[in-house]
Amino acid sequence: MTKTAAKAPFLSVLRELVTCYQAFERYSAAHIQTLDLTPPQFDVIATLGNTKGMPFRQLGERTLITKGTLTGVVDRLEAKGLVCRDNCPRDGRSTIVSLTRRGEKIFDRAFPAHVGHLRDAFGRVCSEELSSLEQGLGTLRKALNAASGKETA
Amino acid sequence: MTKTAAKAPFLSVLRELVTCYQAFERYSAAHIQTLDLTPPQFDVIATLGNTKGMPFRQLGERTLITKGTLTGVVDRLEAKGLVCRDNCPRDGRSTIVSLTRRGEKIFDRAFPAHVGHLRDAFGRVCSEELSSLEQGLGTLRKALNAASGKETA
DNA sequence: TGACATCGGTTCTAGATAGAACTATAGTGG
DNA sequence: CCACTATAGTTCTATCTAGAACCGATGTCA
Repeated sequence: MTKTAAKAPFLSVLRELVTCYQAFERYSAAHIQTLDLTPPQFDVIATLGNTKGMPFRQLGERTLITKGTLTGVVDRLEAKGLVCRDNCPRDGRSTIVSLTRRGEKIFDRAFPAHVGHLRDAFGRVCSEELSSLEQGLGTLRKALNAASGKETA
Repeated sequence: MTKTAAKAPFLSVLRELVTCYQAFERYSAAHIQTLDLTPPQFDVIATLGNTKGMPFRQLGERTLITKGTLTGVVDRLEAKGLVCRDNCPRDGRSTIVSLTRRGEKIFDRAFPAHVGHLRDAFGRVCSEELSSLEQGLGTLRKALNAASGKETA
């Protein structure tokens, strides 16, 4: 009876969240590796695909990669010749990152393949369950943000 | 019409999975940092709490940290004087990791506090939704494992 | 126009991460 | 008892990670 903390019922949801996320990462990463890319590198390529490029800041917002990290990721993609940096004519502080021709070729080939790979897995779950899952995750995320806001504010 | 891949409906679930997981990590890490620990370090402490210690292998299985990484995490905890390594008398290859007295004190103080912190967030979601979420995550995880098994095997 | 705050990126630090190569011990089959 | 294989941890490499400090360019406000 004393171990109230040890048996909190939400701990099992939490563990499932972590293992499911890890399973997804592993599954996704396994395919991305076959392209000689890391997951963050693929994220950047996928985000830049079908655009004319965008500044670091926007790229970071979309990929959920913080700017300090993003510098290194873009460095390595640039070294591979898949993206390039250009000065923004409008703003001397800003750098536009865009796909090179080689980067676009990778994108055209890899992105649909990767979505197909994911479909192989997600397609096994019926769409009602997926949308219920999406909703549940959203609720939890909002609860987490609300709880952290309460402390910060 | 040609961009079939770009509009796959499951991509929104996927994004929600990632953002929810990140929100959880941020929320959890914010509290753990107040204890001068990192999330993996806390994981190890929490796993070793109320045990007599366990070999690396088992510790890695429970914390979902791979062995190469675990060596470094345990190194740092050892440097802080929170855990210790002991040779396993039964198996010369094996090392038993256990909490020091200081480690136990941290555990006794931090673990219930952390569970309470998590309850602040998870308690905002009704238990039916949590259990439905847990089930959905489990379904997806199994689908991911099944899909990856199909390719590996 | 000159002081000042802001903003975009880079650099630095400490730590985490997986995976592969390596070392030493243990167990197994002949 | 010896060769072989498997197992437990460590080490090494490359990358990612957040966050803080920094730097140059902008914009603002007086």
